[in-house]
Amino acid sequence: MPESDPRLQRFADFLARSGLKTTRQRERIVRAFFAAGRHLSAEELYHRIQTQDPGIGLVTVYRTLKLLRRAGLATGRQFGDTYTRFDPNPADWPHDHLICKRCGKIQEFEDAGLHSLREKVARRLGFTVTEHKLELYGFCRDCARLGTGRAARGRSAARTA
Amino acid sequence: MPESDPRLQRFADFLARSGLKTTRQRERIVRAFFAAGRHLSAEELYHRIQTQDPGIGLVTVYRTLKLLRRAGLATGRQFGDTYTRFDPNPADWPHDHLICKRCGKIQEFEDAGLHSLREKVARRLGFTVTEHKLELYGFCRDCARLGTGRAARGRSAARTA
DNA sequence: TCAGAAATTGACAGTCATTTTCAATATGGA
DNA sequence: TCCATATTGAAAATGACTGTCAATTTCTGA
Repeated sequence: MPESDPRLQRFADFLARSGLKTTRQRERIVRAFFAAGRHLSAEELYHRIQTQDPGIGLVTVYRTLKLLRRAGLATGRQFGDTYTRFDPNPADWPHDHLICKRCGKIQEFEDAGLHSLREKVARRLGFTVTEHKLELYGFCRDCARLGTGRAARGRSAARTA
Repeated sequence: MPESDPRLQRFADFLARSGLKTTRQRERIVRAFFAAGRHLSAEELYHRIQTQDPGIGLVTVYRTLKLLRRAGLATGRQFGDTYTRFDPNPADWPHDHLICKRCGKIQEFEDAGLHSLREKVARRLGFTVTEHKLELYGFCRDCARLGTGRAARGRSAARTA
């Protein structure tokens, strides 16, 4: 993990271009967000930052995440929980997600065949697709091996209907 | 549209089987829900019922929709809006959705090829899939014809990131 | 048909994630 | 450095939904 993540620069550029200001809080939040490398919720990110800089408020975390979305550096996603998780991938990388219902792991993937078939099916129905969302819920290799009979004790699992 | 929707009977059976009671409110709500034939939110369903029976409260609509889910006669879905829409299809029909960003139309479809390819891709990544969610956002035939240059003026469109 | 336990209802208050408001403060260009 | 303007944090507001509770309705079983 390089010290200077190019995304930090891209965010700085975005702020400058938009007439917004670079602040200590934004620096910290954005840095922590990219360093996490996972799909965090605003609250989770807030807690991580708290340990380093207790002065930063949850509200500012929400506001900065919104800026990251506008900058195309994050995407908000809802995986059946009640809150939004933020995906630190460039908004223009159209990938899909596998979510383990037991350990909560979120794995990203991209499959060209799946993508083109999807387009084809939509076109057949007269639809022009601009965005898509595919989430596959189930069990990752490790959790499947442990057996799925017992109720998951990780995060809230099996929230489907 | 036949007068006696078999789903009404299935719901009555569910209530009896669960030791629950058939009430005027539940009758009205369930009837209006199936009659709508669209993905309604609790609020939308509530408004429809208001015109016929102003005595029924929003809370009761929420509670009855929850019962419909338990009965396997409805599924809660979130299409990027802030609220839940209810899908009046049997819970065991695994279908996908096309959502028009301009007119808000939600079209359902099922494609076996897409389904099996999805399974295959997941399996290759070591994942055992139990549920999935695929939503394709874009423009339906009619709206695409009208041109997508202008901002949609239908319902809140383009809520993606 | 009637009684009465148990379920149901509607109004209202409570939750939970997120947003808005607003006075105090920090930033960055002139 | 000055200062208009953006930003912050705290608290209140929001919006969707759920819990509480007294009053009412339903469905037995006598």
